[in-house]
Formats: sequence, C-alpha cells, structure tokens
Amino acid sequence: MRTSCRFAMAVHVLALLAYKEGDRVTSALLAGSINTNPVIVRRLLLALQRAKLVDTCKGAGAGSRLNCAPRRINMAQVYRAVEAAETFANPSRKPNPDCPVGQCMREMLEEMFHSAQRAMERDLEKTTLADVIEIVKARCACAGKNI
Amino acid sequence: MRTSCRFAMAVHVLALLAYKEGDRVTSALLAGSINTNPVIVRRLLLALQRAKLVDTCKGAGAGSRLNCAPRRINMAQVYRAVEAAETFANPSRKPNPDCPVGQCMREMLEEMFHSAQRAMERDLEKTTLADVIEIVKARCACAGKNI
DNA sequence: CGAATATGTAATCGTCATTGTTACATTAAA
DNA sequence: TTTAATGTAACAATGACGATTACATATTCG
Repeated sequence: MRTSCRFAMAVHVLALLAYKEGDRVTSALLAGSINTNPVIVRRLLLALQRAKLVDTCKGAGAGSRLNCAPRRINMAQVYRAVEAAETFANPSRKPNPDCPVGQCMREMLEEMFHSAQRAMERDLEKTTLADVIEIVKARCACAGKNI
Repeated sequence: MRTSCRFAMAVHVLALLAYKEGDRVTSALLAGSINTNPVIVRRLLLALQRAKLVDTCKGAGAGSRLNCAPRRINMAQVYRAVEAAETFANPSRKPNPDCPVGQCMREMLEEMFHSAQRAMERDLEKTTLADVIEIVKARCACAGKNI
C-alpha cells in the first residue's frame, strides 16, 4: 500500500499552530518549517478548515490558528480531514462475470477493508494533539525555543 | 491515503486456489478470473510463495496451489505478503533544521504509524481464508459450480 | 530426446495521484 | 491606498502501479 504524506504534514502543521497558541501563523512560515511550498500548506489548511480544526483569515497580518484546544483534537480527526475516505482499493477492472467467486468477492472485501480501517482509526483516536506536543517537547531539548 | 489493489487481488487468488483444493491452477486461469494479465498474477504468486502461503511449480501441467489449510491463513498474513511494509509515509523532504518541532516530529510520527498499522493488522488477523470462502459460498447462490 | 506447457523476469508503455511551482484574483488590515 | 495574506487555477515533474510483450528456463509427457 502506498500513501500520501498529507497526514504527516498535517500533524506537523497542527503541532506548530499549537506551539504558537492563539497567534495567527502564515502558510509561508509553516511551509518554511516543513520545507515545502506555501501552496501545499494552504491546500492542507483548507482540509483542516473543513474539519473545523483550524481557523484561517485572509488579508494582511492574517494566517491560521487552532480552532480547539490541543487536548480535543485527536489523530483520527486529522487523518479523516486530510486523507482519502477509503484506504484500501479493489481492482479497477471488474472480475470475470463467469467466475462465481469473483462476484461476491468485492463486497466481502469492502466490508473487510472497512473493518480494518475502523480499527486503524480507533488506534489513532487514542493520541491527541496535546499528546503529540508533550512528546515532542519531552524529546527535543529545545522545548522553550521559538520556532 | 492511496492504495494498491494487490491485497484484494491476492485474496481473490487464494480463494480460487482454496476452491480447487489440491489441484494446481495456472496463472492464466487465475488471471482470467480476476480479469487481469497472467504476469500480474505471477508477480503476486511470487510474493505469496515467499510467505509460504502457496506452492508453485514450473513446467507443463504445473501451476499453483495452497500450501496450508484455508483455516490457517489469515488476512494479515496475506496483507504483509503482498503490500509494502509501511502503510504511512513521511514527507520525502527533510523538515527545516532550524525548526525544533520538525526534528522530533518524524520519529514520533513513525511510532504513531506503526501503532496504527499494527491495529489494522490485528483486525485483519481475525479473518481466515476459510472464513472468506464460507462467506462467499453463503452469499453466492452458485456455491457448487465450477469456476 | 524433443515438443509442449507454464513459470520467472526484464523491458516498456500508459495512466493516475501527488508534490511542487508560478501566477493572479480576492480579501482584509494598516 | 498600500501591503500582506489567502484561495485557486494551471501546469510540470515525479513516482507508483497495472498492463502488455517477449523470452529464457524448467518440467512433464509422448
């Protein structure tokens, strides 16, 4: 299974916003930190806005900030905000209609996929953005530094 | 997150082999059923061979068959046999070295990814190939038909 | 032995998703 | 009104994957 890195980038963005609690941060600054292009960050922020996780303003002196306390944002919310709805995939071509196994296979697989993905999301739910910040602070000697 | 459909195809292949219990089946026949190219199936079979789930012979009259009882093959084994080791991805570019958050973020994310993926695989473990066959047989009116 | 059959594997093409980039209209603050 | 920022379109570059062709290799069977 291949994956995008949108989820990793989104967590990074949210962690930065949590650091700057309250202050609005520009996409340019966020992009500088995760070493990508501001447009990539803005596209991520659009998804996070839709999920009501961040609050973004346009105009001079504007930018984004968290929309909830870090304790109330969990990783499953972030995952669902920025990743495709379906993690697994069935083949694009339909199975041979003459084969009895192929016909039922797809829907059975769909159910199995959903179950596995729910299990994954339940695990992600256990970690909040506050946990992430705490771990990062504990591990980096640079806890108090500015970004 | 985007995904390949190797897992879905592999389950389909194994279900077909379970149907033909004992008999060797050619990649051409399997490919005909899932409506793809024999080479795609052979590449899948190579992965399933490495995982000791199937037994393949070359030469005239040869082909593949299951290497264990369907009851002893679970979906997590199949997943691990045919999918990439890492489901989640970190960005290809390294974070900005001047940003304290970015430095610890990667390893923290790696751990979170592993945990989520383990949760997903634990869920897949609950379903065996025998379960798959049973469900398919129950749902398709065509239980006894040849393939 | 030789013909037939099937796998293993390399090479290549087309498609698609994703990231990166530039450009610009729009919006809001100073 | 100037300045600074987002929203968004357009497009290139990259990379992964499925599909396909071709062929060497191995194995069975007559």
